[in-house]
Amino acid sequence: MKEFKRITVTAALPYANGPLHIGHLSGAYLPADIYVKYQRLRKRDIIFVCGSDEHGVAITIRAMKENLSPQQIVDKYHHLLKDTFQKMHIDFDIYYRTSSLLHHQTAQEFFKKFYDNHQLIEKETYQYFDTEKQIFLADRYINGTCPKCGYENAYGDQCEKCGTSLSPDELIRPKSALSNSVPIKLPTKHWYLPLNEYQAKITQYIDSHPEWKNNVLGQCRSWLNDGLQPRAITRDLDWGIPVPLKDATGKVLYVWFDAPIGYISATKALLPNDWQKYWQDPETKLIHFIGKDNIVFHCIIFPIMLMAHGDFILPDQVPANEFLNLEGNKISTSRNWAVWVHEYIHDFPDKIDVLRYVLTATLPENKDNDFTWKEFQQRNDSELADIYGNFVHRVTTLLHKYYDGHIPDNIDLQVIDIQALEDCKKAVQAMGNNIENFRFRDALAEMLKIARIGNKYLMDKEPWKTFKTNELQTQTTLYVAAQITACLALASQPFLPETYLKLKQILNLPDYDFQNFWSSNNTFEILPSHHQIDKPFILFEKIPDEIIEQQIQKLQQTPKSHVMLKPFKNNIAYEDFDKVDLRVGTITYAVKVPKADKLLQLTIHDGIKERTIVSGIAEHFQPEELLQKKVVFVANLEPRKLRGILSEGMLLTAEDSDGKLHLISPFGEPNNGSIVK
RNA sequence: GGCUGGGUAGCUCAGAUGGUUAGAGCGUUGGAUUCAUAAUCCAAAGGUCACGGGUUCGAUUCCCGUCCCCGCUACCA
Repeated sequence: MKEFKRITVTAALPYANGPLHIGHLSGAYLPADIYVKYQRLRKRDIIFVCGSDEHGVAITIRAMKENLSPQQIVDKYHHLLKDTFQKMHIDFDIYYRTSSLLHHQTAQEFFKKFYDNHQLIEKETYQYFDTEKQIFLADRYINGTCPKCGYENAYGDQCEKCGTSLSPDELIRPKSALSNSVPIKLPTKHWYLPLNEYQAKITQYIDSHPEWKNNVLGQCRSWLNDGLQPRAITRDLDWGIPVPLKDATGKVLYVWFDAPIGYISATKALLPNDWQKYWQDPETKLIHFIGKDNIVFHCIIFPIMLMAHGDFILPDQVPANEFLNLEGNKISTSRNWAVWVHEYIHDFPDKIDVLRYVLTATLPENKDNDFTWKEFQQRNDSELADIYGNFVHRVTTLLHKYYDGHIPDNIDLQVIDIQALEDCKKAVQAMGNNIENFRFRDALAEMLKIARIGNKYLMDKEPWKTFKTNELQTQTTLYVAAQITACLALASQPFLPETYLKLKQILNLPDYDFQNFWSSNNTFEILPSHHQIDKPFILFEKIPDEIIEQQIQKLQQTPKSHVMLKPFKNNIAYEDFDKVDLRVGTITYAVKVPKADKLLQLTIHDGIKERTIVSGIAEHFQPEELLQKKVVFVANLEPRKLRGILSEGMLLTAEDSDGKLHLISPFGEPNNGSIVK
């Protein structure tokens, strides 16, 4: 394996439109932090950069919702995120932000370099502009007549009827899907990064990393097999980084383009004079910690940007985790199904390490994993309190009881004593190997194993018995037990930073540099004979059932009390409402639409005849259970083809806060065709 | 529907480039022990390794097909 001089570690930039939840921690930040803490202890030259991702449409939408400016939104969440990371002891060397001037300059330099070297495709197109909404329309938001088959409701990018790929320009009689107004054509210029030109190089690059995780390689190959396409790197928007060209007012860099450059900007801010060697020296190892949703950006698109630029090294590892579920369901911000980290910190201010421990023990390294409060309690109680905390407590108590808190002599070392120390050493080494190979769960298990070794050792040697019969052996036993405890303390540093500090106090650990603890093969002596330790105290309290119950209840109640209801729409005239013809009908036939997950094709008797309605409810209802059900539908909606089937109307449904759909049906038995108003 | 990844003990997960008795932790049961936060230690029970075919002397591991779960994507008037 290649030896590197230094390491650059990035963790995915969190999006500054909401707080952090435990899924974020377990996806990227916690494993990254453990890795970095470990490497720092090994005295490796390493930097750890991150920051808030503050651009993009979602920010502007959030701003409108909260009635604040985009800048106010990102300020608010940037500080919350930064504070949360700090309290969880995720120790970035810098936590930066993409709204900073330096980042704007860095991203613009990237663009400018591509532009000046003619690496971008420049397309001035006349794009449709909705004068009513004052916005350029994405292809999808333009409807019109298909030039091939004459179908009247083709989209700007594709005709659903004949399946042809289209561009909006080909449409006859286009109209805006947002306002139904006729859009006018305005010239707009955009720049594209021709990803396709790098297909061969990026394929070669991916192939040169067979050591990457399966999920990462799979996603990449899937993308490469489909063939890469040029990708627009600019947008018409007013929140973002201005395109650094004269004739580009009102244009910003697309957020996917600027965000990963944020890693570089952050490094520049951290090391203004020295940043290059962390990004441009081939002897630097670049590692991106991310969640599985970010794979292609970090393995294909960003590397292409770096390749295209030419001065940069490429990522050497991209350890992407799968997702963490919560109590059996997906974590969802919109449904508020999440454990918010800042709330956890508020509820459990002295249990930061417990969350770090439990999340590390259940990292979704190879497949999705589930976080439950019960497991949280159980791991705290039986692993941290019983195995880890209690071991430390019994050793320190024995030392005080028998030797007034002094480490005794070790003049009677037997095979069993040496073996225990050797086993600890092995565990430490295995821990290091696992961390180097991004296996953090296994690494954590090795750490706990040290406490297990200690517990077993005490049981085997029974110093409470030998104290009365064999003074020399008791001394040796407690000497060895003290070393094991100190070993456990040092090994805990990457995982449990607060616990380490507590142990440091209890054991009165000197400010000695323990670097050789990680590397040497010798049996170690951390606490010399006659060393004085401090009084012990409880490291991990058990968590009572009530506390766990409270958290579970809080979780189950919040979706109902905290649902973000959409604001009500503006008032409309009665005449406008009256235009909608709502009727009662009976479902007489229902079948799944082939090759579509969400669509059901329904036949509805509307009182006069039968009509076909295609509805996106397949995930919520079985076709059979709908038969003979009375429903309410919109009878005068412009017919439209969906998946090649003409849909004449629309079923009314109510979507609850869980995203579940409920059909609207009449109370009573009105006959088909009855008017609903 | 297309494309990744996954489906291994009650639970959470490892693992095998195909080969004698498939592993860990938790949980359960039995025993030992008392220095310690009723903590600890030992032992046992528990698995047709999703299902059906194929290749092979031999497959849970490779190939094909089917079913199920997460994600991306298309379709949700």
